[in-house]
Formats: sequence, C-alpha cells, structure tokens
Amino acid sequence: MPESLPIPTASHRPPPHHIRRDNGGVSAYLAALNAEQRRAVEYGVGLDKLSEAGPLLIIAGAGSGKTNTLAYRVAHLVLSGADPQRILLLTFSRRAAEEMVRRAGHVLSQALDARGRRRNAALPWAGTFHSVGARLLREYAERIGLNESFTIHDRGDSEDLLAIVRHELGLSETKNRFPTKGTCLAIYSRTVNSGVPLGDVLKKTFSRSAQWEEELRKLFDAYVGEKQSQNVLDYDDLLLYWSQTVGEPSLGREIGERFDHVLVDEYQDTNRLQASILLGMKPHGQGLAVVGDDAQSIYSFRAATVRNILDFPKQFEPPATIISLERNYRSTQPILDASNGIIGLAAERYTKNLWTDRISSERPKLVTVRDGGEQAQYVAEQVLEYREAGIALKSQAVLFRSSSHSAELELELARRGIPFVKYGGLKFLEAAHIKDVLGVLRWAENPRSRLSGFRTVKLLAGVGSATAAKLLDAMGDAPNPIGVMQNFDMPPSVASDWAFFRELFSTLHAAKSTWPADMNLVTRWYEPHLQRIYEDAHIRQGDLVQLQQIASTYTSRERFLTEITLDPPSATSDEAGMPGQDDDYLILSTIHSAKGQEWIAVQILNVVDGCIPSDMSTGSSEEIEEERRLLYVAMTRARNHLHLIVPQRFYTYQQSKSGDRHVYALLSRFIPDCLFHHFDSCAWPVVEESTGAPAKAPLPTTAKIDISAQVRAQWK
DNA sequence: GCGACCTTGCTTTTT
DNA sequence: GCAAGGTCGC
Repeated sequence: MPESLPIPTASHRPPPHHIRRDNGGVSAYLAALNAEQRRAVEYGVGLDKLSEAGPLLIIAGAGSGKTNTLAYRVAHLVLSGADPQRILLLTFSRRAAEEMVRRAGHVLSQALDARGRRRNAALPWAGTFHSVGARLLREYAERIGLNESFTIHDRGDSEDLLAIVRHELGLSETKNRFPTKGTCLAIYSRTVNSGVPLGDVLKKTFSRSAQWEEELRKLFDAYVGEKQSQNVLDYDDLLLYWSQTVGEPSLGREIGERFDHVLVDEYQDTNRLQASILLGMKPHGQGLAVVGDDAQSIYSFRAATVRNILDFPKQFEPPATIISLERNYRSTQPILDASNGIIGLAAERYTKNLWTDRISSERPKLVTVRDGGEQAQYVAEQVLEYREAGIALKSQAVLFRSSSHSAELELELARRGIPFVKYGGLKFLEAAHIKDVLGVLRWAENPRSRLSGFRTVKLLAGVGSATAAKLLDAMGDAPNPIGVMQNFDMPPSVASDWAFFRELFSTLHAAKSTWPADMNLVTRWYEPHLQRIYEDAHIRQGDLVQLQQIASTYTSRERFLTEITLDPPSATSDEAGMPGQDDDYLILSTIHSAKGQEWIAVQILNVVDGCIPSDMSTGSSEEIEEERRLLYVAMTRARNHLHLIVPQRFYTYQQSKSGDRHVYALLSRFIPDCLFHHFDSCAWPVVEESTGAPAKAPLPTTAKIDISAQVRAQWK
C-alpha cells in the first residue's frame, strides 16, 4: 500500500518551526489550532485524574480537521502524561486507522523533539473494531470458552458455511425460493449488528424473505453451532463476542480498565453492536471521546446508524460534552456552496453549514458528455491538463459509486500511459485460487475447520464431495483429528497425491514458526493443482505471487491469516505490483474508500440517476438519503477543483432481460434545477452550434438503444 | 462417486 | 463475464 496520499489539511497544520520549547507548559504547539479544535484537544486534560474526564462528542464537518484534531488530542494526552499503551484508538476502516496513527505519531514526535525528549510514541492499540476485537478475543479466549487458535471467516467463507448448513437442514430445494446464501448472511449480519429482533429485521429490510422467519431462525441457530464446533469466528462474531465479553460486568470492568482513553473516529459509521462494546468498557463514558459527522454517514447497509452519534450524549449522566467543528480548511467556498446545497436538500440534517475563508471564483463543473467512452476521454484529458498546470497525479482523484464504473476509464488511462492506483471494490479474497491456498493454511492452523478441510481435500483429483465428507466426518469429533486424517483410507486412485498432501500437512502442522516458509511450501504444493484446475493458471499465478509477498511481511501464520482476512489488499495498480512511494500516480477510488481523504482536483464519474443514487438503493427513502450523503462525501473531497461528469447514456448490467444494455441517463436527482447556479454547466466535447445539445439538461427519456458492439469492447 | 459440461443467476458500498 | 449449481455420462 502506498504512503497515505492526501495532504493533511495543510493550511492549518503547523510547520515544525512553530513548535517551540516553552517553559514547561504543554500547549505551545496547540497554537495552530482554532478555538473549537483546541477545546476538543484539551477537553478534560489537566484534571487531577485524566480518566475522570466525562465523555466527549466532537461533531466535525467534512474538511474541518477532524482527524487532525483527534491526532492532536492523542498527542496532547501523551504529552500530558497518558500512557500510550493505555490509549485505545478505534476506527471503522483500516485506511483511517493508519492515517490516524501516522498523524498522531507525527504531532507527537515533533512536540517531543521540540522539548528535547525522546519517548516511545507507538500506539499499540490503534486499529479497526474488528482487528482490535480479534486481538482481545485471542487474549481472553481461554476465559470465555473459545479456543485461541480460532480462525476467521471472511464473507465468502461465511456464505459457504451457511449454504452447507442450509443444505443439511433441507432448506435448499430449488422450488421453494428460499433466500440465497448471500441474502441469508445479510439477514443474519444485520440482525446481529443492529441488535434488532429477527422478525423486525425481516419486516423492515428483507420483507421478501419474511415468510421464512422460522426456517431462518433454525438456520442461524445451526450456523452458530457449526461455527462453534469448527472453532471459527466470522466478522460479526468479532464484535459480538467482544460485546458479550464486556457485557459481563467483571470482564467489562477488567478490559475497560486497561484503557484510560478510548477514542473513536468516524463514529457515524458505527452500529449498535459497536456502541454496546464502548458502553461495556466505559459504562460512565470516562475517557471516552468520539468524533463523527452525521452528514457523512454512508454505511447503513452495514447496520450503521446515525442514531448512534445523535443519541451518544444522553447515554450518560451527566450527558457528554458536545463540541462542533464547522470551519472547513479544505475546499474553496464555491465547492462548499455546492456541497452545502446538496446536503441542504436532505430530509433530515443535524450539522450546520460549513464555511471557509478559501475564496475562489471557480465553481464546480457539471460536464455533460455523450457516453462512458467520452467520459473516460474527458477525465483523462483533464487529468493531463492539471498535471501540466503543476498538480501532481497523486493530488488528483477520480471517484465513483461502484467499482465497475471505472472500467472504461482504466482502459483509457492505460492507453495513454497514465499510471493509476485503484482503491475499493477489490475481490481479492473471493478469487478461487486465493481461497484454495488460504484454505490449506487455515486448515493447518485450525484442523477443526471443516470448511477449510473440505475445500482442501477436494483439490485432489479423484476426491469429490462424498470422499471429502467421509474424511471430515471421521475427523469431526475425534479427539485426535490429525491422527484420523493420517490413517484415512483414500481410494487407490488418489494414493500418491494423498501421500504428498499428508506430508505437506504434517510439516505445516508440526512446524514451529517457519513462517513464511510455510507459505512457499503450500504454493509449491498447489502449483500442479492450479495448472490442472484453471485454464488461465498463469494469470492466477500472479495473484499468488502477491499473496506470498504479503505473507512475508507477517511474523507468523496466525498473524497473516488474521490480517489478510480483516485487511485484504485494498488497492490495485495498472502496473505489476504496487508503485513505490516516489512514483506519481492518479487515484481512482470508490466513494466509500475515499472517506476521510482529500485531493486538489476531484472528478466524479456517472453523476446520473441509476449510479448516484445507485438503482440498487432506491427502495426506501433512507437508502436514497444515504446516496445523497454519498454524493456529498464525494464532492467534499475536493480542495480546489471539482468536476461532476454526466454521461447521457451509460452501460448498465441491470437491463439484461430486455437485451439492451445501454440506457439514456438523467442527471442525478440530487442536483435539481434550483442548485444549477452553484455549477458551471458545459458539454464536452464542444459541439458545433447547429447540432449542439443543451448543456444543462440531459435528454429526459428512458428509451433504450442498442450499441452492443461498443459495449463488448469493454470486455476485450 | 467423480468430474465434464451446461444452465442459470448475478451483478453496490466494507469489516 | 464469471461463478455457482445442477445434470448426466463414465
């Protein structure tokens, strides 16, 4: 992963020489903060007992220096005597966690240098809820009835296990239209994360599956039992077990007391389960500080709820102190005006309008192009123009709602030789060959993982589901599963492959810390199977090389397996391997993955109905409101230049039933006429006046036309 | 019981 | 376009 890209709110971050030695006071370096930021940083610090500070809620608008403020607070706490080992810093995404640690470390080391002091500034307890949960659970495993060698299922694994259980319960008959495994997992996950009873979840969010409530309940019960007997946890379990653990008063107190300060970033993206974890550890809110912006809540599909941040203060007695940051240091006023206009039309809104003193005469551009191809060309030319003007590629980003929206642009960039890195939407863990290799390692790590075992033995030519099931049944409840496996009677046709595998497995299982050598053993063993199973083996081989590289950065198999599941590679590059730090490259990113970042120039693709809002998300008004916030998040990433691209027709995956796959598009409903004055509307390329299409209003039609040949080119 | 072949479905965002 | 699921011949 490349070094973090954005320039952190440069306009107010103090350059090093601002940090001066002072006469023992701790706050000289805080002079660069504005009054509200400073209040948030200093809140509760300086009390006799630091941990006596009551809970704090910081409502921070986009670009208001939120992350910096949290980073300064961490640094300020440490400089005021807090022990970095006893600070818990939680974020939703891994990228945000890294950014936070980087900035806090930066502030801290500058301040320490300025005082001629050296201290360990590392923050060992900073990370996502899921990764911190995994760590704590492994540590407390014995005491809460878990086996500490548990492995973690990613979504694909969870779906597969659910499918197996469903089948065993006889719920997979095709005619009865029982929900798919993906839907089952979504229902399960929402129920767990929202803390809402299954019946209500079905009624509210999955009404089409509501008739299956009793069967689903049985399914989930069996699913949970299966996970427990296989010694595996899924993503939701990392939060659920953590929550249950701290819900036990004695354990809650013990774990809560390990941390004097608990700080949470992007609090608007947490769900009820996460909120219950915080409450379990800090029932009175002592030392608890959360930061968020309700206007940027974009993870409700994961059961995140804005209520969490809105109801935070009154969970406590006395209620939490609220500080809001409304000054924006990132964008120019015209960009903010347009963004405020968009969010101003939201049905519900709690934060105030952002303001800035960064004046500019350049309004955001609303650019109408004919189709996806022209959109790609326009964006590429714009990028080059900006680079000519001195804006590095790294300071520019192209954002889109869905990962697939950038396909045409990626081809165009490759054609023009513009290097780029793409964030989000990566399905690394979902590729079959990656799952194969990880499955072998997981089985070795946790021989009771039936799912991994099943997948692994079926790789052998001549072993199908029947033989695999027989083996795993035999291993199932045996006291010594390895022994059962080594003595298992395989059909003669598999004898030699089986012998090879047993040898590999006993090495893996017996080995003491031969990581990452284990990984090489597995890939070498897997190689012939890869060649046999996949026609495009050589392409997949490349992914395995990448996997090996990642593996070599971890100290043990357990660390690797945990981290690769919780933090799979988040970016891809057009070049082989990720570019180095010194290389310049354009950023492509889903809007979700762009959260918390900023760039000098931002272009947003497909600002049309069907993309933003996604037509997958127009079912309820809540969903539509979230899509509106998504556009707001995208727009507020821009510092100086913002382009919204409106292709008049675009390729869609959805219309396949009627055959036509190109549809005319309308400008996103989030930019109605009354907001046009915030934008410069134009058409591109500039057309001859006689045939010129009106720039402002794309054709108001939903008629479909077929230009399938051009479409197919996308897959070449 | 295995595995080659065909059909069907599915296409959002993330831990 | 791709993967999962089902069918059917060996």
